[in-house]
Amino acid sequence: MAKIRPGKNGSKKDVITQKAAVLFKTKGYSSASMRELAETIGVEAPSLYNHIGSKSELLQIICFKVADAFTSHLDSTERTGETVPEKIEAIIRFHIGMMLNDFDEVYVANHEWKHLKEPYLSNFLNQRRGYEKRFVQLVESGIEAGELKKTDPYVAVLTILSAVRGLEFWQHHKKNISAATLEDDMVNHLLNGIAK
Amino acid sequence: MAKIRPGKNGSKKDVITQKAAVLFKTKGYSSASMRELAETIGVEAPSLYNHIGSKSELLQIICFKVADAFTSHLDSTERTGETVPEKIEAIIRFHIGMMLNDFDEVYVANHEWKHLKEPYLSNFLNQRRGYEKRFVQLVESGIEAGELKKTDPYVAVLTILSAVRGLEFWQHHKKNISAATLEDDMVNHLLNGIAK
DNA sequence: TAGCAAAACTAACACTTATTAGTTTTTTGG
DNA sequence: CCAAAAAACTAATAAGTGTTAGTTTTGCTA
Repeated sequence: MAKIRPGKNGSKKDVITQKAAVLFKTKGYSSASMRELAETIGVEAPSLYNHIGSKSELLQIICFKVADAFTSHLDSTERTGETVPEKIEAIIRFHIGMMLNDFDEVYVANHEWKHLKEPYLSNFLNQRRGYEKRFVQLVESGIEAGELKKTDPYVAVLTILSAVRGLEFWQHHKKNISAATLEDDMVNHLLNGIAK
Repeated sequence: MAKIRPGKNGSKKDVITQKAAVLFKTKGYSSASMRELAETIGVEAPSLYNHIGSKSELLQIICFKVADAFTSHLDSTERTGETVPEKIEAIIRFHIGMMLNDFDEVYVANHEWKHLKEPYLSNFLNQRRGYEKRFVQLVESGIEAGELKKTDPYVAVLTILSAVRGLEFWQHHKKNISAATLEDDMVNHLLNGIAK
């Protein structure tokens, strides 16, 4: 009866995907059922299959949308003439922005990717490893140029990526901290530390 | 036929719980089946119920074992006469140590807690919120004492906890980075930054 | 307004799930 | 070595899973 109404910008498939992201985030991919997803849309489960191929396709779309966004941002950052610390700052700010604006998708990509099916699982992991590797190379070049302290570049990248990824549990503190404060203080912490 | 053999230190229930942690980590709580858990132990699924109450009890045990370990470490850290930066360093090192030594359990506690049933879910979240709150207070006192830079204490705690939590994906780089390097560099990064 | 395509519906299938009941085997202790 | 307790087994249940088939309704366009 109820018809899937496409948002002003987006097909019906996009609407389903977005609702799926919220549901996968809340319940986890495995615990989220197609019947439940259909219910949040106001439709019976089999009707979804007029628009999508399978449940796991929804996960693929979400994960690769996020992965592609980060990859293409890194592409353009690498091409700027900024110093390494400036580039790192830009990357951190982009991660934080993604976390704040596309929280559902980013959360799902970070937490539910293991339920991707082959060959998507391998593709996703390769893409992520490639991203990390390029980030490590960026840090290495900054150390060589004397713009960064001598430290293990892997650990530095690990620390930065982990810190921004953890923003998911900032959602609970939204009332206490503004997005601007969060972004500035975290950038500062990760670049300059907190010890006096 | 095959009997559950208790490890030298631990009941049969402990053996099951430990294997469950590995399985929950690998497949996720919802995707992990009792049949599969039983198989890794070498027994039929219903036999497990001679030792445990339910699948979700296993998750409870794992999550609260981890939560209690962190809480009680914070208890003792608060009572030392160290400076605030020293206390923070101790906390970071404890987190890293837990990640390296009890990886399976910590991973599950961090990723699968949402599948806890009430009232355990609320208890767990309350315990975690309490931990964060006490950590924030510690940072606040360090700022007041002039031992830390003036920064938002929530953001600082968020950054530190997120960074150490992300150590889960260091497992893939084990060959490249020693545990000692990792620990020292991360502590240094989080306290002093990487920018020159 | 007739007809066609899109998209909804109901019914069903083939599986998997955690868990219980009832029974048999194994281990333990006197 | 025998009895009691512990722990394994098989069989079964009730609920829930993603998905397909077949049919009916809806909505656009000619």
